[in-house]
Amino acid sequence: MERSQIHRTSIADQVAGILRQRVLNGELRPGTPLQEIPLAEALGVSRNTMREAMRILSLEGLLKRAIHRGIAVAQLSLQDVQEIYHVRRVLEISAIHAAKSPAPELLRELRTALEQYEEAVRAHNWVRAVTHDLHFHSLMIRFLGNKRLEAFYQKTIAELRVGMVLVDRRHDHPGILIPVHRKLYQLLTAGKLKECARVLLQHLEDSEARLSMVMDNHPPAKPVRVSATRSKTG
Amino acid sequence: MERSQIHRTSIADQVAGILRQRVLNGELRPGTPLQEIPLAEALGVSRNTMREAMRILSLEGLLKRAIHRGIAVAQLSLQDVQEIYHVRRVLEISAIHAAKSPAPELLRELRTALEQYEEAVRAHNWVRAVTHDLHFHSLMIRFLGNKRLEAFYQKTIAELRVGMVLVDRRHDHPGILIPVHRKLYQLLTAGKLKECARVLLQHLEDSEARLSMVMDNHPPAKPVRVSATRSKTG
DNA sequence: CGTGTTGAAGTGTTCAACACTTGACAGATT
DNA sequence: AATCTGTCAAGTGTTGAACACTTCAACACG
Repeated sequence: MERSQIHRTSIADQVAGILRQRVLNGELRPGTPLQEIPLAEALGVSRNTMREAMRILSLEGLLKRAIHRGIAVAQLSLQDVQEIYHVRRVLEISAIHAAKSPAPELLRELRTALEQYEEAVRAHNWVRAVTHDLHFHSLMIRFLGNKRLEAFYQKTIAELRVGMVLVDRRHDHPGILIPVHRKLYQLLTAGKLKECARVLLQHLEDSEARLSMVMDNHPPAKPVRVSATRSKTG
Repeated sequence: MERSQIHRTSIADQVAGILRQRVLNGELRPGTPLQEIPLAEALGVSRNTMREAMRILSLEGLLKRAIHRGIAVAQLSLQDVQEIYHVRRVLEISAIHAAKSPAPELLRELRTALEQYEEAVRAHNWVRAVTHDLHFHSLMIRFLGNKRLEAFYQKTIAELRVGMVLVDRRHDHPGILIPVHRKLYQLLTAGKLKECARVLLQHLEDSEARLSMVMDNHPPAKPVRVSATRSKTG
């Protein structure tokens, strides 16, 4: 094992990080049951440590735990999507209104995120595009200058992303969002906050509608049920 | 509460609940270090279970964990208070604006909370008063009809409450808040949301100022670290 | 007087075991 | 044949003990 870096984080936290990454990347898809012992062995940690990691992620909302029935990757319902976009509206609009005299560095970061987003879209890399799209919005939240609100927003966005990996694969035109984001950025730098908020609101509503529609066409794979599978060698 | 539902919660969750209660009641005061083994034995659970419970509470923000240094009840800084009141402003104001056609039952609950609050104030029971005060505000959040926002608000309020138990003891006139709360209720039922939001904003700012002031006079005790004995100087 | 050393205390992690739930199957029952 | 019921394996919940690692403070040493 490489110890070049000083590990100031516990193993449980690191394991949680690894699993979080896998869930957000879509490597572990919604509904996937996670068993403690196999996963612990796969990552070379003890069962207790794995349990701690899973506890972290289930408190974050990325995993759902049913007592004595196991843990599975969370699945978004349409109602969840509604709630999450509601959260986004409340926080992002507040953030825009708080951007009266934005920090120049933050604006630079926003511009960078915007460019990376556009680049990913041009490359038809939808996963990367989603990443930078959400990063753009996360940066806006920083206008609030409030760690708690930022953390909550991140957590909420992470839940949303779990749901989005389901529909990524060949979502037709994510490119249509480029003008909107660019406009948001322009209005922000111009200090036209009211109009910016208006555009943002419309953007969020469109985005929610699009996701809801796609989710309606892709009904959730399987119920949360985790059952023992007896593999027959066919 | 009804006991009709059977023990469907794990022991770790129950232990977390017990500790949460103790922290919120002020039984465990901010800065108090919590040791795993003694606490586990005191509650009759294993160390691992206690660790899971503590993990839950530290993710909720009620406990602070420093790796290899132990866990202690969280201590609010003035900046924390600022942040928390910022959160409250954002969420509560949003909630008021969402109360265009409030559910009658919710209004009833608000009225009940208001009355219990006033009663506690008249009885000079500050702890109970804080409880019902915060309950009143929590009920307002329900106008949003969003479980995630409610949960986040609850978590944030809990943090605030940890800080408030420090200053309770003889804070003399919490009674001055009665008219404000009553006014909020009246404006809500009358549908005068704009004015209600205005009054609420003022109320929150007053409340924050008062708490900040009191905290300035009651500097927090030393953090987790046990003060060294530096008895003799040359 | 500063600096390493030592040791105790406490957390982080692992391991092995047992209790309890759940879900599914086989046999009994109708 | 369909349904009920007892049994059983798998998996989670919980426990207890053990060991590794970090921190802190007292102590020995130059």
